[in-house]
Amino acid sequence: MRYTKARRLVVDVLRTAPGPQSAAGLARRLGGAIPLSSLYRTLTLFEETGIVERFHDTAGVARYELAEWLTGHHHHLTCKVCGSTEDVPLPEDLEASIGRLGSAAGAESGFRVDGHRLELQGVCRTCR
Amino acid sequence: MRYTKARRLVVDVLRTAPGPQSAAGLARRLGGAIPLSSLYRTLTLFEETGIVERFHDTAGVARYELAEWLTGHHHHLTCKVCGSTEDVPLPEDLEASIGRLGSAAGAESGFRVDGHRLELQGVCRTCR
DNA sequence: TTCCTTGCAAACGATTTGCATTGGA
DNA sequence: TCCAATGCAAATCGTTTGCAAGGAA
Repeated sequence: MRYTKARRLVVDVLRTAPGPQSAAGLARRLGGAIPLSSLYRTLTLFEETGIVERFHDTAGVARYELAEWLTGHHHHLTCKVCGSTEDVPLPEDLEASIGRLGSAAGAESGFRVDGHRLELQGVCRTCR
Repeated sequence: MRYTKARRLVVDVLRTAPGPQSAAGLARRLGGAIPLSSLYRTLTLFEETGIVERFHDTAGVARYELAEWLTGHHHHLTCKVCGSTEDVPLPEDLEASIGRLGSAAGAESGFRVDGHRLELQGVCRTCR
């Protein structure tokens, strides 16, 4: 895998973005320098390589952000009104509890649980 | 809003399903009795009315389940391999902690947090 | 009768892919 | 040079919508 100019740009934008971005959002932040198809290909590759993580927002569109081993473990605050998403850390002890009890709960269903994702839902400052 | 035969069927299937279902999955469980377009309209209406809740799975497809005031608060176990999703409850005290600390964390960002969604990620029994 | 609901087909929008071209090591 | 990476356009696929017909109150 080559570390090309386009890919460097994508990583840079992801590093400076305030939260997970959609492909269209990234394209905009890149000033249209990279066509959507290439962007998707890069993001898919990054995801497969473990460089970025993907999830889908309330509207169902994919959002990408740097993987947690690069940014640190965190969660998301999402606004029910405008759909914006922001990163937020949680206290260590709560994380530990979630991990411990989550694994236990999963075990009862025969699941081997090795991670979690918490979405805090609410209304952001500007939509309040 | 009329409680028609088709709508009753959808509710019945949602009640007996083991976890959140996609529109296509519901259509299959209904034996094709209801075309996708009608199904989507019903589900959208149900969501607006607060009867069902919607979220998007890893593949980005919408999944529906009865709202928590009908089923009780719970979370999801999702298999990274096959994508299946199963409902799972968590201990009351952990829920309380998440609620309390989540609200606090949100407040720092100016968010009014009034709910959360936890996804436990892992590998299910059959994919293990 | 009066609207709400349904079906079908067409429209949409996000994402993916085929293919020829470009560019990096 | 050689193969991965790119751009464009066309294809996919889940989901939505217009419109005419059917059904419940």
